[in-house]
Amino acid sequence: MLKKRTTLKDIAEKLGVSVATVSRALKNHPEISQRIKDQVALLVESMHYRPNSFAVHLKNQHSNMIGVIIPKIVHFHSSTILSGIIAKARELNYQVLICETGNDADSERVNTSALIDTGIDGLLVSLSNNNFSEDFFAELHAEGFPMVFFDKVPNTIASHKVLTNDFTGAFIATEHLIKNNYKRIAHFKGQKGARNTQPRLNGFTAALEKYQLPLENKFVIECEKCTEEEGYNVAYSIMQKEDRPDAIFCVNDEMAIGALAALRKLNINVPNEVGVVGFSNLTAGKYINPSLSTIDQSGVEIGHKAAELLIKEIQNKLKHDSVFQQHIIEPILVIRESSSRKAIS
Amino acid sequence: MLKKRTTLKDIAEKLGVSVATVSRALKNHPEISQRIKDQVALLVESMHYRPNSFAVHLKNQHSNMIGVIIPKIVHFHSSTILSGIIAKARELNYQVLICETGNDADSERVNTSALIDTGIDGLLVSLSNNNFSEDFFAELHAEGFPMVFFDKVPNTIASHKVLTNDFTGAFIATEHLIKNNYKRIAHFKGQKGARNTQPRLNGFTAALEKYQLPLENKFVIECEKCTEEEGYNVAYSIMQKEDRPDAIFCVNDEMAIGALAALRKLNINVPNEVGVVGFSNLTAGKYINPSLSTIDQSGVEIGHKAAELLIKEIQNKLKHDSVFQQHIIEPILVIRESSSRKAIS
DNA sequence: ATTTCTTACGCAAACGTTTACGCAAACGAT
DNA sequence: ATCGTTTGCGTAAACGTTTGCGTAAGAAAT
Repeated sequence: MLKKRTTLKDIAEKLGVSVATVSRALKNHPEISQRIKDQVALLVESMHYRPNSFAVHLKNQHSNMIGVIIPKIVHFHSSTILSGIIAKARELNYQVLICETGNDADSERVNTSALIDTGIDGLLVSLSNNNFSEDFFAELHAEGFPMVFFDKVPNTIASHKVLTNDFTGAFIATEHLIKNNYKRIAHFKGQKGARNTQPRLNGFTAALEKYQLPLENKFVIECEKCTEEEGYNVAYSIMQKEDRPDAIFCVNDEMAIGALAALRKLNINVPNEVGVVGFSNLTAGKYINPSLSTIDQSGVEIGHKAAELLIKEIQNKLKHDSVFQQHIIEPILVIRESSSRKAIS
Repeated sequence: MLKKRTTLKDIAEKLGVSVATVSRALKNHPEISQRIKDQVALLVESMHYRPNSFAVHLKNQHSNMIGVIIPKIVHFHSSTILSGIIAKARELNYQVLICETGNDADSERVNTSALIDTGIDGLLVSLSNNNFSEDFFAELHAEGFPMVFFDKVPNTIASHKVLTNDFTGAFIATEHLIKNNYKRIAHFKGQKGARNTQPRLNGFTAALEKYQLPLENKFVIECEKCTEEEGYNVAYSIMQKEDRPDAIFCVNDEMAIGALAALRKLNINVPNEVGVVGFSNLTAGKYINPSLSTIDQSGVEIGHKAAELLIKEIQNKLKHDSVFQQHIIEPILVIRESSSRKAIS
């Protein structure tokens, strides 16, 4: 049987003082004598007193817990962010409640409500790809509930946000290909609805523009599911055309990995004939052959920043209506074999 | 500003009845008239009443929250388990608090204490590889605190446990190699301290025994860090010896992937000359070339079972001292290219 | 000796629920 | 008219803290 926890009352009775005195002694209140403080300290130790957090929270009207809404945790990037969130939260003495929504708007709503019912002080949200729930979150946000969006952030809500700079990520990836003397670069573009499709496309075209390469429409291929399989198929098909590209910048690593498989199948040498760069630094990219150049998003940093921002907002609610912060984490280029053709220069 | 939440008192005042009546109306208590129940229901809706969980928990002495202690979430297997835990917990109306310990015993203790202080009803624990904290958890368990160990479980504590059958996993992996006519099978064994080293070794030897193949000591190689790099090095060295194996069963996928790289470097054909099987089904294994045969542990199932068991234990504490359940999840063989040599038969 | 100040503590309300118990009103039975 | 039942609701204590206010005892000032 679980013996019941000792309370302030237990200590007070043992010491022949009031509960209030014990409470104050614990907080090192100036109006309590050192003698009592010492005695309390001793009993706290020997009786293993731990404050009952529900009572404390009920009294103080906050819980030191924050919630996280995330579409899918079984992704390298997601779990890295989570890890960052948890670490920073612990550091600031907060606990983290996590809900996985599986890209389902209903689940987002239900889970968020459940989370709020348990009494979290604030919410960290990464949206699903559809935007059926943006209104829901917008309303919550408008009510003044402390929240920070991260990674997959809404366009329509003015709020704190932490995200990677998809534009520069795509830009440096493309620029890297250009500097390695690839000239006919294709882009396997993301899904229509996905939140990072457009900025990555923009970064891609901006890089072409900067180096005065033409943007060819047939080389920008809109994809449906952005899976490895689709990457394979798309690459397999485009590479058999007469007028084929000499490099591919993919919206994600899955497609890039699929593309590499297709190129292998077609006996096209990577990186000498064709270069490939992905996005998001999947673990697999390091292991495949040739290893995959990609863009790393530093999920840990996103997690840290997001948690830090949220907790700051919680701790001085005053500034909720003030300026919203946007933290843009700059991604970095990870150069591996798939794009390392010698530059001519 | 966050408007304060409506309480039972607010509703009671508006209705001119007592708080107790409102509380009972909400619980559909038989001694409350239908008229009041209806009125309460209406106000609950219009005033957006949500019970204050701290008050409820303070009163009821439980929180419907469980904690998870896990060494590292940024692993495919770990995050899959987490996902399973969270899903099952939500289904059973529990929230999940997660702490990551980074294989550090101190962190295990500190985080566990913090978790318990926040008032969780029970704990799901995956241990770090060292066993410096087993005593700590043993004590907690002895006090009757509801807990279930999963994945990395202690040897010295009699308790509920959910884990994969490492023995049969290793056995079927080895058997698969044998049936594909590999005869001189090496095993890249896990670290000395790691919890699954021994059972996997046992499964390996048992398979050899069953098919009456000799167990050669020089083919069982104890590894230090079990990284991709070490897999590469170990394979590179053993494969240049006169008396080399014709297959490798690795304690994990990282090493297997490293081994594949070494074999490629040495121009040894996989699977025709040498077969390779890993363990734990990393995502990368599907993408590399040749793709890696491996053992899949179904993390989701582990998570489901662990959460289910814990919550069952929480809900009828009576049976804490009764028989402890061990759920052994049977892993499955994932056959890919790295081991698919035609059987001679 | 009386007043004023400090020091050190207790009392009690409050946070929002839940629940054992009490009790008035209405009703039927005698 | 009296008594017992039922129906329907209120009172109050309890969960473990925190905190504004009050106050007794002693010290210091007059």
